[in-house]
Amino acid sequence: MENQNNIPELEILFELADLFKVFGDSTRLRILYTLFDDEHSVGEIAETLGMEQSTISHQLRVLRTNKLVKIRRDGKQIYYNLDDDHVKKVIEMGLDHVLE
Amino acid sequence: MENQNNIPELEILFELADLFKVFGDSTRLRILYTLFDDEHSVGEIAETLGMEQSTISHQLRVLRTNKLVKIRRDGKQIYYNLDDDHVKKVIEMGLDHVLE
DNA sequence: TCAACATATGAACAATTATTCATATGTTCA
DNA sequence: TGAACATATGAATAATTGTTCATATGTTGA
Repeated sequence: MENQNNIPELEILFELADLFKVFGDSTRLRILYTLFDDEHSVGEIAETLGMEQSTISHQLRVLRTNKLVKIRRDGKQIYYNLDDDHVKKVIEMGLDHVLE
Repeated sequence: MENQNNIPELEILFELADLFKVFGDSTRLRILYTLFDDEHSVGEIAETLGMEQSTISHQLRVLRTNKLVKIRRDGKQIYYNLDDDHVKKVIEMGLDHVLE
C-alpha cells in the first residue's frame, strides 16, 4: 500500500469506507461466513440463518455489487460463492481483533 | 481462527459487525489515516480534515470506545494515537481490495 | 404453454447514525 | 481566582439503511 507520504486520495477512502460498511452488518457477515466452506443457494442460506428469502436476496445483491460474492446458476437455483480469498482475509483479520 | 466446523458464535459475529461498522465511515477512516504516521491533537485533526472540532471529537470517542485509538494528555491538549498495529492491518487489507 | 418453484425487486417503515449548534468540563498561566 | 484555550457532551436534525410485504421475473418440466 501507500507509504505515509502518499496519502490515499479522498476518493479512495470513501470507497474503502463503503467496503467496510458492507462488512459492518451482521446479516451480511453471517451470509459470508456461511459461504466460507462451500457455495449455497439463496434458499439454503435463508433457511440456515432462519431469515426471510427476501432479506437474504437483498443482502446478497449488496455483497455481489461490492464483488464480495459471485454466482453460479444451476437450473432454478442460484449458487453464491465468495468472490476471492480477500474476503476471508478481511474477516479473519477482524476476528483477530475481536477475539484478542 | 476457527475452522469451518467451529463457526463463531452469533454473538461474535455481532461484535465483528460492530467493529467493521466503525471502519465503515469515511470521517473515521480519515482520522485513522491521519494517525498512521504520528499522534495528533483533536484540533490538529479537525484542521487537517477541515471539519468541526465537535465532529472530530464525537468520532474520536467512537474510535476510542472501540479500542482503535488511545490518548495521551499533554496540558490542554489530548493527543490521539492508533491503539495497535491491528488497526493499520485491517485498513491495509481493505485497501488491497479496493485498489486491486 | 402453463403450473410450480427459486430468486429478485420496489415501496414503505422503523431504526440507526453522522453532523451541527450550543454549552459544559477541564487545564494552564498570569 | 479568572480569563483563555482545548476538548467533550447533549439535543436536534437529516440522511442512510435493514427488514418486511407484495409482487415481478425467470426457469423447469409436463
